[in-house]
Amino acid sequence: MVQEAMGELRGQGYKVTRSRRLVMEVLDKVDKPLSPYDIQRLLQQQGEALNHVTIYRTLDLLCRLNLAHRVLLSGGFIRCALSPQGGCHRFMVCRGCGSIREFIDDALCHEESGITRTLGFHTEHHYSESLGLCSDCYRKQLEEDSTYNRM
Amino acid sequence: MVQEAMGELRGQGYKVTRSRRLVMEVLDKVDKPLSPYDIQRLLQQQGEALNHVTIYRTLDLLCRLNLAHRVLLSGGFIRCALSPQGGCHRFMVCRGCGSIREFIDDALCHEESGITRTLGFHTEHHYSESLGLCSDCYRKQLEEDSTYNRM
DNA sequence: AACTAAATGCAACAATGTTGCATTTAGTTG
DNA sequence: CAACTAAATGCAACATTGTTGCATTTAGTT
Repeated sequence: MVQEAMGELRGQGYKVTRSRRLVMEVLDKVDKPLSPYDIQRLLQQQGEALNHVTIYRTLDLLCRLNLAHRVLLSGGFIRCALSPQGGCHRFMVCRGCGSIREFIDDALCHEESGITRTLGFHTEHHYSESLGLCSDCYRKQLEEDSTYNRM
Repeated sequence: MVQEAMGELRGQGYKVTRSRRLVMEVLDKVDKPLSPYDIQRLLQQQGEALNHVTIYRTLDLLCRLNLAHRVLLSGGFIRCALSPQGGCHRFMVCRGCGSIREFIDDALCHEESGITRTLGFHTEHHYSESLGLCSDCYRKQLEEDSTYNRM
């Protein structure tokens, strides 16, 4: 994943640097959205110091090259999991553990674009977040419910 | 709109204050997402001073009561246009003029929930933004294209 | 009119994000 | 491999956004 990303950088004429590799490695390792300062803190813990300005600029670049996205509901960044169709991004955001998974669905995009078209809007791409519980957290919740809420 | 919102406040046991009315009036008047500080600046222009802390707290309250939402793509707040079905919010965000319109569509929500369910995710509500051009900006763009890009 | 919990303002602070410029470095060339 | 150069980074300084505790004010009530 990181290697591919570095290749993409080089291919687009950007330099492959320690900062960019480190930022990409963190995004790759952690499946939760991370703010620029989150990334800085994580790197610091593993003894790698990066200036926050560099992290901001690196994330800008990674987003421009579609190697990362900004996740809005929680305000952090995650790595780009799927090659997006027409710039559409859809995420499942677990309110239990904070994990994020991306998914795509062409039929859904067509349907949503169709609905907005009837409202006079010309959609170029979608951004959606489904907030709820991942399977693990859902199971945990069920167990808790059956343990404590019986009456 | 503002009157209803104030009634809702009173009904829920909250006081109807100058600050709350002013914030709601601004959100009602302006159809673009506004950050807390945007709201402060707009009020200042019409000679009404509000402390930013008050605005933050007022917006928190309005969001809790579903009288406003936070729009994520641009980071601002807008008034709540529709009584949301199961907490689902969908917006059309024009990249031309920055205007925002909310819409709801039950069928779409069912479809999206169904897709995520097959991925093991239990969706509680959706948040989506369709980025593109409103009809006005789309028309303007077409005109510009035919004027300048003919070759 | 007096009362009181709620709401506001203020001050101080914390966190996040931005800009200009000097220094360093990745990738290239000889 | 050494020298070169545009690109990338770090630093400092600043701007904006968001938060907290506490004194003061005010909306709604008695």
